[in-house]
Amino acid sequence: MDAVPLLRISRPHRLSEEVGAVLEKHIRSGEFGPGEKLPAEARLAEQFAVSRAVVREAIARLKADGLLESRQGSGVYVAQCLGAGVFRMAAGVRGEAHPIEDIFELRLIIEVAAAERAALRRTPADVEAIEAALARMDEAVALSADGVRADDDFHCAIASASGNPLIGRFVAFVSHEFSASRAPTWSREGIVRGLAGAAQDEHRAVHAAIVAGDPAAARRAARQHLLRAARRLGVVLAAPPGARGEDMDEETS
Amino acid sequence: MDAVPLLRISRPHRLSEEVGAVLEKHIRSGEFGPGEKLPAEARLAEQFAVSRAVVREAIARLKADGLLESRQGSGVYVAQCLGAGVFRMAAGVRGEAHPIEDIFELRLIIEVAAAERAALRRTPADVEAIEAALARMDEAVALSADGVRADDDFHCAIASASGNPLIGRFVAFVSHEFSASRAPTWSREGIVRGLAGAAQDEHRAVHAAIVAGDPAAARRAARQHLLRAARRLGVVLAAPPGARGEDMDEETS
DNA sequence: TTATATTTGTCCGTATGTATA
DNA sequence: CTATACATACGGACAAATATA
Repeated sequence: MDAVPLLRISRPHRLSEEVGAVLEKHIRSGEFGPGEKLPAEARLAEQFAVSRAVVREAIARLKADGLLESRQGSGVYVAQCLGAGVFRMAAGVRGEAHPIEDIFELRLIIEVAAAERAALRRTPADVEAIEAALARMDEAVALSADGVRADDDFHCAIASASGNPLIGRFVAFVSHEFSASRAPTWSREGIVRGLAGAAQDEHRAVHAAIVAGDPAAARRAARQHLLRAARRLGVVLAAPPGARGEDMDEETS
Repeated sequence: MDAVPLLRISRPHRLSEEVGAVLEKHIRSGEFGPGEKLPAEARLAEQFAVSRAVVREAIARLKADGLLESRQGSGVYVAQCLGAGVFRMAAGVRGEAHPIEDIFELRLIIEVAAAERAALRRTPADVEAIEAALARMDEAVALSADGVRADDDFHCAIASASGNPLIGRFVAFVSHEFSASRAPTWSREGIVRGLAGAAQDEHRAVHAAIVAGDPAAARRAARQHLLRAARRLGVVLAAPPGARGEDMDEETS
């Protein structure tokens, strides 16, 4: 019976998010330069016509994003280096998403390198985790169940086996951004059409190379898996590097 | 005149940060599973012996980090995928920093690939930006001034020339985390000792390869620059991949 | 469908510790 | 040292959305 909530233009849902978005815009546009002091919370509150609690929550988010710093008794200041220490897929909170090709290329770069290093440094525990994910995907294929989660875990386990926690965490980060697009492979139709089975064959090749401790084979297997996964998804990678065999890295210094 | 506030949680500086750190620990340890509902704000407030505003600010930070979601009238819930969309160098706010070797290895992986793609896809504007940074570093060497910023910009310009905005933004992110450790090269002693000059020679090699459109040469030059930069900093990379020439990527399918 | 309780979102007022002039 | 400005923290209160009976 209430009137339609159309008139709340600047109020999608969260007031603090609105304030935060406006402040972020002002900061990124340089209106508030690095190191510069923001107006007092009370000032901002009356300027935005909201309470100080709302302003404080907006500031809390921007502090978490590394855009602001607050010093008690002094004020709130813009960070010298915006967003240091934080990397977001979508630049702004409401930023546009990156095209799937770009995400895929980044995955290719980092995961191929991760597989190579996993072949060199894997521990028995790493191999165990990789094989556990592999087994769960086998189950998923047999039962026509969802194997996206296990697929994610497989790639993350390999990255973790690289021995570099940063690589492990970054692959986990990128992998999740990608997992939605990986769903078709594990849909019932995907499994019936043999997409999941093909992916499993490629997974096994990567696993074998890592267990064998062959970094070159691990690179090839990981690369082939990702390229074929791209084809299964209909993703065309711009100017596939290495296509003409120029992906050699080192001439022994 | 009041009694000492000993019974509170440890109170180094920010109360909301303390609460946020404790909550984050509980979430990441799985004590609060994905999708699970947290106790009400009022409940948490009395449990931590703080006001609700403090709890709300802590929750605001965790929401910004993608660990929590709040629904008005319902409650606060743990995100299904923790930290989706956000990558931090230091996992928690109080998390330990990653060793310089790990950061360096990730840089090596991503920047070598970026240089290769820059050689394939660079635009005239990209080349302009790269050369501008190069010129500013020349100035810095001549004047014994600080060239860290220009050095940062050089690497970021190359990554941007890769044509993949994701790579550009990620290199900018990693590069900044690293720039502090790069300072010695551009200190007055570093310049006098010729460290900066050596780095410039390597920079020029990368630039030449990119301008020439030679991806393999770009890879080699970028790799050599980063490896030598590591040696200048005294960083030893564990099991340098490609040292035995096994970094080939593709056998043309 | 209606009514009620719960919970988050928002606002106000106040007190305290800190930094700065 | 004093005074002012400010962030931090506390408590109470109501509105709005949700969940439940």
